[in-house]
Amino acid sequence: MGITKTEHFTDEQNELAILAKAIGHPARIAIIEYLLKMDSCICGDIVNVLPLAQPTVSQHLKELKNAGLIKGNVEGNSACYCINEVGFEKIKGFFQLVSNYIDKKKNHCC
Amino acid sequence: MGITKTEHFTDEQNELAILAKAIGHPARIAIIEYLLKMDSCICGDIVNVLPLAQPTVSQHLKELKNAGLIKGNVEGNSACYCINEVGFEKIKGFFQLVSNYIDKKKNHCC
DNA sequence: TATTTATATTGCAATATTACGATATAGTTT
DNA sequence: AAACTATATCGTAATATTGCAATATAAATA
Repeated sequence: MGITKTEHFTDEQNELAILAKAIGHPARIAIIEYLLKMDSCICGDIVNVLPLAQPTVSQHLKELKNAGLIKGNVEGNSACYCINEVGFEKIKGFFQLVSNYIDKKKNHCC
Repeated sequence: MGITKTEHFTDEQNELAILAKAIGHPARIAIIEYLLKMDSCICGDIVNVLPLAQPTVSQHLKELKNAGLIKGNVEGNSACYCINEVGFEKIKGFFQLVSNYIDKKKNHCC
């Protein structure tokens, strides 16, 4: 059906899934990495850095913004995007949980 | 087109994307959380825990396994799945990078 | 060996995602 | 104001994902 049964899962599970899904594309990974590397807002140049057409990049930026992973504002012919800590903080706890588990894991049954 | 242009991104970016994408579904989050909570292999009961039909659960388990996030073996009428550290370790570095950035971030321009 | 049990696989319908050309929008520059 | 620039949105085609009924598979049990 292609439709996820979100109503049967908890809000937290759905929220985590949305965040991870948003990260789950190489172009969006590249955008995030670029923001980290530049240590400043993206102001235009990201389109030239990515191997994708401008509308496609714009769409990926929108998805990252919707998920809460980046924030930014666009005014006329100039945009300004940067990392949104909120989204990343939310997903951080989940990986902390996994890390803790792995560190103390003893039973390697599989 | 629905097809990701993987060839234009680095292996690391593609690998990260595959891992994040695999995590990006509430059912698969639920499976991972269940494995963490039980602190042992899943041996059958996961199908009864999830609000999805058995073939759907089997499919999600397969995707997690392919991504390298869980490992397991199935023998006839009994299965045994558990967390695969390898996959989670790979994605850990990425979030470490983001965390470091957020911690020392000064310029809140957006 | 026939039945039961627990899992995977197949096939398919519904929906979502990816990508981009064409176009719209809104500042900036001449 | 007209042209330019950088971005978003629309529309659409190609492909991927989600979910499940039906079926296959393989071990366990009667």
